[in-house]
Amino acid sequence: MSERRKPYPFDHFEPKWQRIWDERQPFHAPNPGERGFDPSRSKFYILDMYPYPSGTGLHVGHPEGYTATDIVARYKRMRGFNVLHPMGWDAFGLPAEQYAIKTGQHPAVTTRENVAKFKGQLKRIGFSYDWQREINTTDPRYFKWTQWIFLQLYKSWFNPETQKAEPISSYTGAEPDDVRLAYVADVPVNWCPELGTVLANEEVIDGKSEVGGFPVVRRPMRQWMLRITAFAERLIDELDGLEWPAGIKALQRNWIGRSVGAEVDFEVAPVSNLRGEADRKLETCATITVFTTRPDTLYGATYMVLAPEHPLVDRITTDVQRDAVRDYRAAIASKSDLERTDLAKDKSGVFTGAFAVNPVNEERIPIWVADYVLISYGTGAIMAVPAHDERDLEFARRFELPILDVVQPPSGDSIGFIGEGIAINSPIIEGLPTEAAKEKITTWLEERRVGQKSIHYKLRDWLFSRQRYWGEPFPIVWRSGKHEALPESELPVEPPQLEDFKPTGTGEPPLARARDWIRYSQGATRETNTMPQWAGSCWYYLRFCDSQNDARFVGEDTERYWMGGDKPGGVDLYVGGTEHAVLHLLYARFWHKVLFDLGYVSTPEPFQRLVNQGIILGEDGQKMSKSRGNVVNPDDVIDLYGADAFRCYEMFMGPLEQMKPWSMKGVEGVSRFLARVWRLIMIENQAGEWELNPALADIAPNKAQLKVVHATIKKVTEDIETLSFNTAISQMMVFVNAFTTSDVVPFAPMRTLLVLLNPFAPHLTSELWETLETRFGGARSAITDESWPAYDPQYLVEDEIEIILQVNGKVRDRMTVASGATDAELEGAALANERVQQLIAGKTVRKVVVVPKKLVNVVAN
RNA sequence: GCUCACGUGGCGGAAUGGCAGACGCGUACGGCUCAGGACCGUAUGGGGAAACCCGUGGAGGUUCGACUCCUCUCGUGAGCACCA
Repeated sequence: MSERRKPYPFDHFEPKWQRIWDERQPFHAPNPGERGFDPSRSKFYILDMYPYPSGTGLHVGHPEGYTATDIVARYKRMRGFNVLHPMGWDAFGLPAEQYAIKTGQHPAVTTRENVAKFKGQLKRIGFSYDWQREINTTDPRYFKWTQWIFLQLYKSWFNPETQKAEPISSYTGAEPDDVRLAYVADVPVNWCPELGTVLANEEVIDGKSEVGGFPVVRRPMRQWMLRITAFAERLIDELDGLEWPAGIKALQRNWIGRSVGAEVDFEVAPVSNLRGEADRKLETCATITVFTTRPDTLYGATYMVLAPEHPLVDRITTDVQRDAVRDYRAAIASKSDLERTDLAKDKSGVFTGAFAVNPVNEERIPIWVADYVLISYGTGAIMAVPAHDERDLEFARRFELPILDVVQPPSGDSIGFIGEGIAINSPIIEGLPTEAAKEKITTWLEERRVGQKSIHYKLRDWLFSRQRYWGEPFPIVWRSGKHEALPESELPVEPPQLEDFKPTGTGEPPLARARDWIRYSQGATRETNTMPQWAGSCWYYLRFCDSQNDARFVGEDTERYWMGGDKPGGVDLYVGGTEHAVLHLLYARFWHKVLFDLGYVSTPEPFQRLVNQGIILGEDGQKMSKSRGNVVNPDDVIDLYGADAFRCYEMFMGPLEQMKPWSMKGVEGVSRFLARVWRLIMIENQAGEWELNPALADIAPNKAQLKVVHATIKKVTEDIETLSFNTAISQMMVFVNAFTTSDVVPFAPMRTLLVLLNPFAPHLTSELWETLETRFGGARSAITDESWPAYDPQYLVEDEIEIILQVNGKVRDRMTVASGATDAELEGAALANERVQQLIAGKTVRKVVVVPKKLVNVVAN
């Protein structure tokens, strides 16, 4: 098979320009204080979600967002911004560790190889990253500061008065360990036996591990936690000012799950006279607090339910019911999360024998235990209002409990109505609409000290420790059963060398095998858990500002310049996939707020504008996967069509945020376009060599050409600002189509085209620019030093414009008029039009709508 | 079940409430070629010989005018999922 003929010699000039960029470093952004820094230039920080360097290399999905940001970065540089556009590696993680377990090769080695592969692939696409700022989360110079930030969390607490993180020294209570933002707790965790580690809630999907899909069970363990719940309210409220997709904001709000309602105290009734147990009485009386978002339905509470794990269950259960309750709890405990949360299953539960007293009417209502109430949400106990809650209704019908309606719907049946209506059968709030009823009864409860307004969140504290080798060790030692922070001078804490990276299987981390490493001093041993993979990505965007700084996690002035600014500040544009909507993006915001409160960063939010790129599907319209065999490798595409065609096709496919299928035919089409650009300027001679097109001439473009030039400047500029790259490319195609037919090609418009196209196809335009500069003289500067062109509106106005003629809203004809025609002239001309005359003959003209420069609509009947 | 997003030619897609289908792919015909899976040109939503009619998932509505705004409905995709 003979080698496919290249439509233009990209295989020659693409590597050439990549080499030049490596040598000359035109994309290095100087920091304040650094040589070449120009304080008059505004900053623009444009960030990609850095990849995990897996063994399989890039697929075409990665470069989609990367190409979009690269176009904006190159464009913004030409607009005179000091552009921060960095790249790095999120390199801690399970695959490298599991590969190490299989082969014995140290994860650091695997990581180094994978990073080299990824970097080579990214360079082949011609991205304009400032590689001097490259970071790697597994580099001790990097994770030293990850550990340092952890120490700041450890040494802080959330002051509810100020609603801020503060140094632990401002805490005046007895036990600082109870309030630290990083704390140790014995908690029921998501234990994955297969992976040998615990997982965060966010990493568990349908009772299985997100990575690998292995079963996950509940198990109590001592773990490090981060108090993200303290920031729940700010994490919700401060979403408002961010330019993020509404869907991502909604996902975060939903994940944080704010519910406003009331806590209500129910006294447990003494159990004398119950089923002949005349002598039996509770030694102490108990109070059960429930949380409800519908305090207005308090009169409809006909029973109460405790979660099986609720601590009061044992105390209130009567002797008669004791065996039944014990059996039920045992049965529940043996179930997996998956089985417990199966919505399809019937409701189950058991009566405790005890009764609670409803504070509004002194009614005694039975207390049940059922697994449809979760210990982890609210107070782990509910008042059941079967008339107005689906789940309670199902349970009440199953166990024949009373159902009392207390909300009158606007229409229809009140039983089973869960919306807002008018309170009925509720003396204190009778006749009030739901909102007013809630307020009044809450006040009533507060006055009698049996309840209060309350807000609950679904968000749980962040389980921050993992039983893995390939992660950041904690800068913590244990002495006499108590944890203490290592001094900052001892950072970084590097992981020990190990032969065996396997999980121990007992829940003890692999680091526990390193006997010497663990012994920190006489009487003190190191923490053996490691941090989760998210740790490094919680602050990497800050490190990019100052990646070589060994004295501070980021220099103060540098942070203020890149992350501050007069506008909202932070990262100006952040592009990545939706898969990080509630994980990385929530964790990073949390860390950032802590650092902000402690005075280390200048903005309360890290990412001002967020854009999600859509998934690229295989040619078959299916999700790309090895098993389907529809994976497209960028290297193969670049071999055939070149990096510029690859970049342009990725952008031409459709809107950035949309899911769309790959098409090799489409790449070919874009490649043809780039070849036409090449042949506008170059021509192949008899010997098959490319030389300057003799049709190129230093002549003035005609009026039509000028119009297309300026229309293209306008369109491409606006489209890059709105990230509508597909239509920007369309317009440049229109430009090229307008010039390919001309016998003489004016030189100036070609220069403009090359600049406009440069962010999209940097190699081709650099090469052609160099050729033109050589031939037509000038300063022989690189195209990357050019300024972005401005359009002149005077070339866009037309002397004559075409006006659409409509009769009753349907297009019937068109006419050409002088662009300065008045509305009255347009109306007159339209009514005089022959077609219009025909169509309105015998009818009465009711109205004539004139849209200046666009159309005239004659309404007649 | 709930929340969100999206439904436009054979395909990817384009359209500040104002000519639906830009641009590209594909297809057809022609040119150039020893040749073409290269390149150049022309055509290309459907129906119809034509006048013309019909067309943006479906049904209503607002409007002189709706792919665009509103209501309902169907379908596809994503996320959440007993959160009281």
